[in-house]
Amino acid sequence: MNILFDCISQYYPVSIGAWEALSKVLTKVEISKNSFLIQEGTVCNNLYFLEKGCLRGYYILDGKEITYWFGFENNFVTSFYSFISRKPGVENIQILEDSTLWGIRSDALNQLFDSHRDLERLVRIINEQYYIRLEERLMAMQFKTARERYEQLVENSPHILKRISLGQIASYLGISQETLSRIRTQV
Amino acid sequence: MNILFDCISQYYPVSIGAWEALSKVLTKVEISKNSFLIQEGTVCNNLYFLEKGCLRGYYILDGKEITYWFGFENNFVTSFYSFISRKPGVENIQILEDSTLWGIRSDALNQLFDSHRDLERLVRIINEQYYIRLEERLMAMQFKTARERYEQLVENSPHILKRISLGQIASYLGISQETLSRIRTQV
DNA sequence: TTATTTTTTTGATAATTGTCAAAAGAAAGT
DNA sequence: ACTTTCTTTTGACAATTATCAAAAAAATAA
Repeated sequence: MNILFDCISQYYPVSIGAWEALSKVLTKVEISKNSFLIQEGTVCNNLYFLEKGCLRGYYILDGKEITYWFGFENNFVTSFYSFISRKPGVENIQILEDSTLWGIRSDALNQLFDSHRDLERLVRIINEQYYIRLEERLMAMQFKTARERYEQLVENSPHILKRISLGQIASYLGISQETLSRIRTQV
Repeated sequence: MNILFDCISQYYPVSIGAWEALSKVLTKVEISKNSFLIQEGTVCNNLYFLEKGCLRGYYILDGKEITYWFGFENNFVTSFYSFISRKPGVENIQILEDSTLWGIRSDALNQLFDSHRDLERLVRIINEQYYIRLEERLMAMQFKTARERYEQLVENSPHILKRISLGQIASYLGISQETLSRIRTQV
């Protein structure tokens, strides 16, 4: 749990009182490889912090799994659309390595926003940082070739290459597994 | 300005006091076609609300303009990365039709967050909604063909087709203008 | 270890999309 | 109306990437 504290402190230094209130409503989740944290068609009631392990988010398009996200240590995890809109989502979040997470329920978080304004500020700031990252990914996706997208991944996110299988990386980059395999050998 | 009030009320109903404080620090910006609201290499100090008109955001990649965003009535506008990080951005925001905006400076907004917590909540909620939209675009970009992306645009954002030139729409969809022209005739 | 399953690579081919160049069409200015 | 400029379309061709099928390699389980 201290890991979470250190992590959020980098975004915004919340008060001791706020942290204590937050700690009280956190639930530890230990979950093993290949199981699911979130499944499509359900409302996602929790926001998670990934303390240890590795996850992937994917959805199904034309019968194929499209990986749109990977989660690693110190990442926040949820089916964002579903968590915010309180409607069923289309995303699955699968555990790729045995993982430890801390979860908070949507209603508990909203109550904390009322009682501790620095927690609401924290979440606003985290949201903003995540928005920027998403924007960067969209820009890369919009007009770069498969090779450029792969090279950018090698440059910016080498940890992904070490822990994720080729097929899932290919999907994440929006290319076929065969193409990615060929790109790798030709570099 | 009432238009802005109506717009934000749909996200979160702020108190009268908060609205009054916000109103005081808003600046009206009237800006004419083909000029620039934001230019690359500069720090973007303002968040804008677009009351009337139409804008596009683009950046330069390999000497080409890549349009990544269009703004219409009731949209919030800024160079998000720059506004949040307080560093120079890579984006240009160009006026496509004579426009009326309301601007607020970054420092003024942060002061308002301290004095009016419902404004911070409002912004948190707006950010979340914008995040969801961005996520949807990324998903479309990741694994749909050019034709599918175009058809999705026709379905979801027909107003874009009416007000934006073909070349800029093609760029927004991540395809060449010639390809988009061919797709249109073959539908 | 051996067997089984999963992942990655390779080959052949087809489909999609980009690029360059030029023509046609539409819009804006005089 | 007539230029001039900007936008869109069309053609020919090249490059990129996907798809299908099978082989090779690696990981996992028995």
